[in-house]
Amino acid sequence: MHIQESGEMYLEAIYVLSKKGQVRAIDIGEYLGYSKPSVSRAMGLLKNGGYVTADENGYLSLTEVGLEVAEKIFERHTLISDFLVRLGVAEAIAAEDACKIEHHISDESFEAIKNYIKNI
Amino acid sequence: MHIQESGEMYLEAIYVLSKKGQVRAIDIGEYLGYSKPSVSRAMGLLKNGGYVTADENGYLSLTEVGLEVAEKIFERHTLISDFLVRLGVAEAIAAEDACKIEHHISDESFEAIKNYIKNI
DNA sequence: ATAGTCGGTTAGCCTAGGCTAACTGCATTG
DNA sequence: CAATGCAGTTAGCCTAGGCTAACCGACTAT
Repeated sequence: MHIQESGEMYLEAIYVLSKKGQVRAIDIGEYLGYSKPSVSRAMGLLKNGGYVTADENGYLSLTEVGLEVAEKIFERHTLISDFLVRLGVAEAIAAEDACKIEHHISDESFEAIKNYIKNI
Repeated sequence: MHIQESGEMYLEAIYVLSKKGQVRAIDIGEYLGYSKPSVSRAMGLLKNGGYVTADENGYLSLTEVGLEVAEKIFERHTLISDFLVRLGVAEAIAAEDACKIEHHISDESFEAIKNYIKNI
């Protein structure tokens, strides 16, 4: 199973929400603005793909692989967002753009931006 | 009709190919790596939306609105690509990334990058 | 104990946007 | 003049990924 853009979003959401406590499917729906069934199906696919597990109470966790993906995307998100802010873009817009770009940028370009920021 | 990401790609393709002569649907398919029916349907939608016209021989042209969109996307493409190259990314990868990012970046972020490049 | 609420799932719909197969119409060519 | 080839279209399939409606099972509160 190859992870798609929407899968990355869900994993990132779980990752972010996990920092503040236990995560249920409904929390993800709320966070991303998606309906319950959409989240339910996505979780099914992600569990199936070995990215997510749920305990007997429905609390969700990332597997090692899932965590890897989530961290990668999250790092992209924060770095791209910071980068745009540094170029003068408003926080909210930078975050919004980062949210889309994070799924499309290559490792090479990401590393290049990372490097650029480091050398300022 | 609100133009989607794929619509932007088609318009950009017509724009680019127009510089080298007349453009037929089949040329677009070749250029983008899409099948004839995919292009045919897309052209139908774009004609319908007032972005594209075709003459009696099937040669395609952008309308004023279509040209506007195409120019905007093309400018994004070249600038983002150049920008990534400037950061040390290989040409081919920069072009590939630009191709995806160009459809997702906001005007604000784009202007910020444009500005950044100008002031080097 | 019965009723409501809440979280999750199932079924099924819709759009975007690819695809192949097959048809049409024109134009060239043996 | 028939056959071939090419461009475009039509019909219909498929996946991704949203959605609503409706149902289930567990807790809670009257």
